[in-house]
Amino acid sequence: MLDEEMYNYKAQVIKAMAHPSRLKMIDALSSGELCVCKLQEIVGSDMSTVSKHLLVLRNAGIVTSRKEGLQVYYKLRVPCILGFLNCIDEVLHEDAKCRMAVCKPVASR
Amino acid sequence: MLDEEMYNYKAQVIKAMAHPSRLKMIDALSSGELCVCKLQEIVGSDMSTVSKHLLVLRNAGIVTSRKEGLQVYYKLRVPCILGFLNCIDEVLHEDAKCRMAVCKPVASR
DNA sequence: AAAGTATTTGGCTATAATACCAAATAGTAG
DNA sequence: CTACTATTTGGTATTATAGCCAAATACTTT
Repeated sequence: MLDEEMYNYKAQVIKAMAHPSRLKMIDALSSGELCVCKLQEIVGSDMSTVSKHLLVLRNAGIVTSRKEGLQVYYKLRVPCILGFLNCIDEVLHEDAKCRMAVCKPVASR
Repeated sequence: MLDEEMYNYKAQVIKAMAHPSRLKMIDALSSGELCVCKLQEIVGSDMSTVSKHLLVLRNAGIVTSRKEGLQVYYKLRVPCILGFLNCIDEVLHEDAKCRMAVCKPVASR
């Protein structure tokens, strides 16, 4: 795989995670598979919106789905994603320390 | 911190990484700090574009910068980011296996 | 077959991200 | 102070993303 291409793929996977609702779903899925209806309950948006978020995650290779009767169940395909989220915690934590020392806040966009 | 708010912050940090050029810069910075001019050389876009990408990374708390003479040096603030990238490799790897078994490709957007 | 439920898809609008150019800023050297 | 270099900022056109509604699909139950 070309280097250039690899960065594009990786960015695509990461971008798929880069949304509060999708993160919330990933978190929820960390303890096992869930149906779309349950995920909707968790994130609280319109069903169609939730479905589109799930499509993004699936296209990125982060989740897989299976149908059972009327319901569709999604689950994480690559568990290491979760370890990553801990790292993000560390970024936020570093930032909290830094804010106390009067540095640049994370939200200063 | 509110749960809602936390997911927003995390998504912001992740979104900051979700771009091929920014990933490339993070990778380059894994072995130590670099000046903007060097980073531009690596990603190959316009200097102003590179500068704006670096601003995104800085605002997200992923890098810090220091000025030395005319040049500005950037470095990673939270090294665990790198471990995460290995996980993304795993996503791609899973996907490669899956493609051989005729599943959904990662790039099918 | 008809009605009902869970999910996906299409279409639209609003908002945000990206990339480039030109101009501004900050520091250095003559 | 002037010219020069590295970097940032402002402006703008283009493209991508998000969320909502309505309609379509897929299954189940009656």
